[in-house]
Amino acid sequence: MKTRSQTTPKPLKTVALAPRPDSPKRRPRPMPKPAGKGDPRAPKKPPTAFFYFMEDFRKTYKQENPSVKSMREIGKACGEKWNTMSFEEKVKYYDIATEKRAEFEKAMIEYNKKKESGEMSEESD
DNA sequence: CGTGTGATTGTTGAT
DNA sequence: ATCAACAATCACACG
Repeated sequence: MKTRSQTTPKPLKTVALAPRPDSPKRRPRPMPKPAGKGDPRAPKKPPTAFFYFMEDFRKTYKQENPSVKSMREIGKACGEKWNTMSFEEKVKYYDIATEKRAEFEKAMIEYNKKKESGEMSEESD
């Protein structure tokens, strides 16, 4: 349970885990959701092909590098290898992601319907 | 005890 | 067409 109301602002970032020379934050996250504003029924994005590849890669990576703590390294390793992967090899992950997208798309349709159905809070006041 | 942060790319909704 | 934010993962640090 996330006590989002009680969550500490967390101004400090203990990034002493990995000695990164300088990695510019590509994704400046503004902040966690301020308050209920947003799409409560908005279907979450399905994992991309990259993530599916990561699932498999993670296991392999741990086998090859059992001493590796985890994470960010894998992420980088994944991305690097991902770029070296042949399209045909990636296709198999794309295929999975594609199916998920299909479901996601359907969910999005219903989501839109629900929005129209009862939640039209967009009134000019 | 709990949760945010870190990086990877892809995907998709919104403008 | 372009932007921006979010999708999982997992150890660790901080209050």
